[in-house]
Amino acid sequence: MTSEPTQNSRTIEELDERKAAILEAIVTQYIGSAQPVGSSQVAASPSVSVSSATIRSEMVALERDGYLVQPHTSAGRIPTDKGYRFFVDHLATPGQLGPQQRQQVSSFFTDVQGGLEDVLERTSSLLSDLTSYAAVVVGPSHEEAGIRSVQVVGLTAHRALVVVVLSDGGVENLPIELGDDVGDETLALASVHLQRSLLGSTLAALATVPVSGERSVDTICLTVVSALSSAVNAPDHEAVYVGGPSRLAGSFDAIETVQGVLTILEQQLVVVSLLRDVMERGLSVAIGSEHGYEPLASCAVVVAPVQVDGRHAGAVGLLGPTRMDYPSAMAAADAVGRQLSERIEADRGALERTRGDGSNHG
Amino acid sequence: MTSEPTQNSRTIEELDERKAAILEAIVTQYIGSAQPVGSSQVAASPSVSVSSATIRSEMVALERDGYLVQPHTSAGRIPTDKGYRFFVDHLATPGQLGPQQRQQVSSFFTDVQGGLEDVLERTSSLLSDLTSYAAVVVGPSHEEAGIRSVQVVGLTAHRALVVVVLSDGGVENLPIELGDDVGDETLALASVHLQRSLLGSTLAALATVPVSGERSVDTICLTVVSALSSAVNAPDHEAVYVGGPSRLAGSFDAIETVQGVLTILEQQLVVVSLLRDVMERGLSVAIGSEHGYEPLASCAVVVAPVQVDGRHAGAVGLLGPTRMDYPSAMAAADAVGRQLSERIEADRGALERTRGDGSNHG
DNA sequence: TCTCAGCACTCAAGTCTACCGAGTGCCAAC
DNA sequence: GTTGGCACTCGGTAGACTTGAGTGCTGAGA
Repeated sequence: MTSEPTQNSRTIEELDERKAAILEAIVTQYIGSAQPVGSSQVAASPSVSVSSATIRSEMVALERDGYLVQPHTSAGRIPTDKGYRFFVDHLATPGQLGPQQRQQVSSFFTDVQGGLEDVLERTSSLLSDLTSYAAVVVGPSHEEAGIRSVQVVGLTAHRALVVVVLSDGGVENLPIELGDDVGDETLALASVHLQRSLLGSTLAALATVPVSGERSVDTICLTVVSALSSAVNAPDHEAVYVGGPSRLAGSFDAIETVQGVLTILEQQLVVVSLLRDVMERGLSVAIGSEHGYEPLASCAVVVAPVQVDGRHAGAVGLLGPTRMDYPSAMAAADAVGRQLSERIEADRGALERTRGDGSNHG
Repeated sequence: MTSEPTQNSRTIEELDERKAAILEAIVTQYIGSAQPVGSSQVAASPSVSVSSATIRSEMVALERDGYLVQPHTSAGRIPTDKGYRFFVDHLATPGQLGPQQRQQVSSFFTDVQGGLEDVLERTSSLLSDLTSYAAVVVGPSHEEAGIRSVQVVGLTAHRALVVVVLSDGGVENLPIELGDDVGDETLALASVHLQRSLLGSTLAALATVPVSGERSVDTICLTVVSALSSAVNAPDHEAVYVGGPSRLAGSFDAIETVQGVLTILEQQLVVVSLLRDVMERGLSVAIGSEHGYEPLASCAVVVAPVQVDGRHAGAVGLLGPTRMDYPSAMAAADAVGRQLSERIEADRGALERTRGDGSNHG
């Protein structure tokens, strides 16, 4: 009834219209109540207009085909991962943010201040607040951003800090060991030399630093370049911001599940690859065991890309139970990902228009 | 039997020797088993050599005085916050790290690399791994650290990033809005001017920046200084690193408790003030409701200071159930806090010896 | 052939009972 | 003051019973 003819023609490939309507009613009600849904509850749904007996026989077929399970005889049905998948792919209406949510997002992005890291951190909180699920934000890998500034600042006689400012507003800082006792003047010279050589190149493709003539300066430059490239290639280089992990405690009733999921979230590397895996498979939702991480078998992940100039520049994600509210979650992730993309893109775009690649700087 | 005479003379002020021994046995066993402890179990303890009947009558007194409670008749006793407090103050033996733990700590601090933020982050994981409790690390407030470098890097025509490197290895970066379209040359001039003026002063007491003569430079300097001071005075300025929050899930059986504690940990400001409150009262342990945070009523907090040159420079803490293993937790927090202090102190000490306050730089 | 009301059946969850056992408080004896 | 003995309390477990939600099946009607 509620489905348009065009949608029917798509869904009919796998399930006939009535089965799809029944599945939709079950998923929707189960998401809302967390209780197994019985045939009479489905019959009460306005989108289904057959008797509960007919629904029961359809449910038997849906269970046989793997869309539903019964926790036990004399209980209602629960969707399987496959059931959720069909719901997400064919049945869920696109989902819109409510007006006050939209307001919340837009005022967030107009008000938020601070460096890129701060913005990403707060974005994860925003996304979690919007949806009541745990949120994950993976920032743009700085490899693609242009280098705006390089500076070597002495900390002790043998240690210095390399500070690199990138065109996307990110800041990388990493300490280096200096072989000899190096004076501030030499460090300043090295900073200037590095700045001149590396400005405008990216961390991923560092320009070669020409020989300066001064031996101690060249030593420092070599150290800096190798430190930078190894830091960029380190596996845990990409920063992950987790928002609202406490929401997980409300999403599951088994405390072991909560602990398992929290443990996963502590491993930044795993989170990054999870999101990347999902996106590389062209999905925006991974349900239950669709991603290969067993501790997350009772979780669903909703991902939205962050894109800058059409290129992948990170992701925002939501982590909740498989019975999560997919339409809302997808809408929220989508909106936030889009706005975050715009925010980063606007900065970079303005940069490239007004400052070029920075090669006229020195 | 196991208590030395000197300890007895201290404990006798509140509880006689036998009561203290009984309380100690109950606390120790309850920490281990999480089950109410009965009189016969206490009688089995080697440090108590009276019959269970005698122990029972002592337990009645201990309960009357508020050291113990009984969950219900016909159950054993559980320590109250007051009971834990007496245990911590008078009974707990100082506690030593095991040899492999000590090894773990020292190899961590010799191996750890990265900027200050990275070190603090990883320290929180270390502390959590050592103890199986959630750990908290509050870094040195950068207010006291000397400024090693100030730089203004243009991002777009109207936005720039101020990057300040501090003598303790910390890096502050915050974006500023530029009123007019400012060229890179002006920003470079402003950087030099700021650097010359602010080097060696602290974020808390920013030196005044003299007028440079160039109007646009002065405008930028004013913006930078006001942005810096407002950022430093912002309430959420101090960074908190939480390690092993998933351990909380194993520490409590009620999922609501876990959620409440996790929610607290998400509020950096609350965590900072909690640790500060505890330390300002001269405590290293706050048990149950001793700190005023209701959601943490079933938690105990163990704190150890991070001190640089005898001054407070942050804290490390552990958060666990009130029935946590206080001796181990205190030993771990103490050791890690001490080593972290040394680490930061060594850097700064070397700095002050070899580079002075930096005023000869420019 | 599809639909559906009716019906017998299943089974989780709640209630009631009985029982066990850990642990207590009390008391009389030492 | 200490202790063994003893009656008592009460949470937890197990079993019997009831309830009710929900099912699968079947036969009649469209």
